[in-house]
Amino acid sequence: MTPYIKNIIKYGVIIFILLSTFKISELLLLNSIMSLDTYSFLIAIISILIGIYYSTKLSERKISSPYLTTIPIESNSVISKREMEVLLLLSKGLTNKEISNLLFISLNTTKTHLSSIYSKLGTNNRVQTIKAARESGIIEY
Amino acid sequence: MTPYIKNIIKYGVIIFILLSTFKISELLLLNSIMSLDTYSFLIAIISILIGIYYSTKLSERKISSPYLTTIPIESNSVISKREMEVLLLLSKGLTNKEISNLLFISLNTTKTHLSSIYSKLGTNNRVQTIKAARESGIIEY
DNA sequence: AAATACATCACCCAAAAGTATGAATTGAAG
DNA sequence: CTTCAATTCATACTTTTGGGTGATGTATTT
Repeated sequence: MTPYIKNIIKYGVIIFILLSTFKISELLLLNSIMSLDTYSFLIAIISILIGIYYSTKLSERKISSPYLTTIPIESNSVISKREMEVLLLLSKGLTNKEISNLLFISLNTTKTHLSSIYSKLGTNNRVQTIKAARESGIIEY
Repeated sequence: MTPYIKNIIKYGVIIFILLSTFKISELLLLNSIMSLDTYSFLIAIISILIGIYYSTKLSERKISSPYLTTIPIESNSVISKREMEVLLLLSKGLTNKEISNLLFISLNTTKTHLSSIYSKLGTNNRVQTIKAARESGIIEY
């Protein structure tokens, strides 16, 4: 099954569940099984969760931007945006765990990015990497 | 007025407005001026906005972190001759084993020197150490 | 529709780095 | 001669890092 079809089904199911929830709540409300307060509360909670979900989805790119403002990334750079963020934090002397926490990714992901950076710069430890990145102008001194 | 008081007032006003909106809507609903659908829609929209607002607030907080500040170092730190040699090789990106081989000392000795350097510069890993040493003029860039 | 790059995460394993403690030797300074 | 800092090394332990493989979801491009 293609990802496109998958998405349609996925969102279809989500919307169906949401609408069902709302309608069931409405029924319960109209039959006085549920109070208006409970009904409002339910809708509010669900809506807040939706708001949080979508804004985090949308702001995923924004979160990382501050680290990138200091140094403009060349479009033809072999280092990807995310890798550049990791690289910059690396050069500050942070541990992998600290980098992970700052970027809100798992330790494993940080390691994956680092491995990728290492292979791209032809290095095999962090100090060498920072040195190479500086000498090739990828990051500032 | 202190920012603390300001915040209390700010959030108080916001909560008041929100509660008022909800209660007015409820009144309009109960007097059949507003349909249940409109009522639900209103609550949903407001809640989604709240969700978006708070999640962006939270993601802003992620960005500003204490890790990005420069590391303060003691000015009265005295690096011995041998420690300096280790430090210089360290800054070239060599591993402890490589440093040990170059200086004809054991791995343990290199580690000891490094521990000493770390405590003198107030650091706890090699990248931080190189950074601190450069910023305090102990070694060149 | 398929290929590609990117970002994310997991698991495993091995090597390296870092921490703590103790100790022997040596050379310079008081 | 004693004291002290510097250098050397060891042992033991924990944490961090690095390497390799594979998987998933998403977005973009062809």
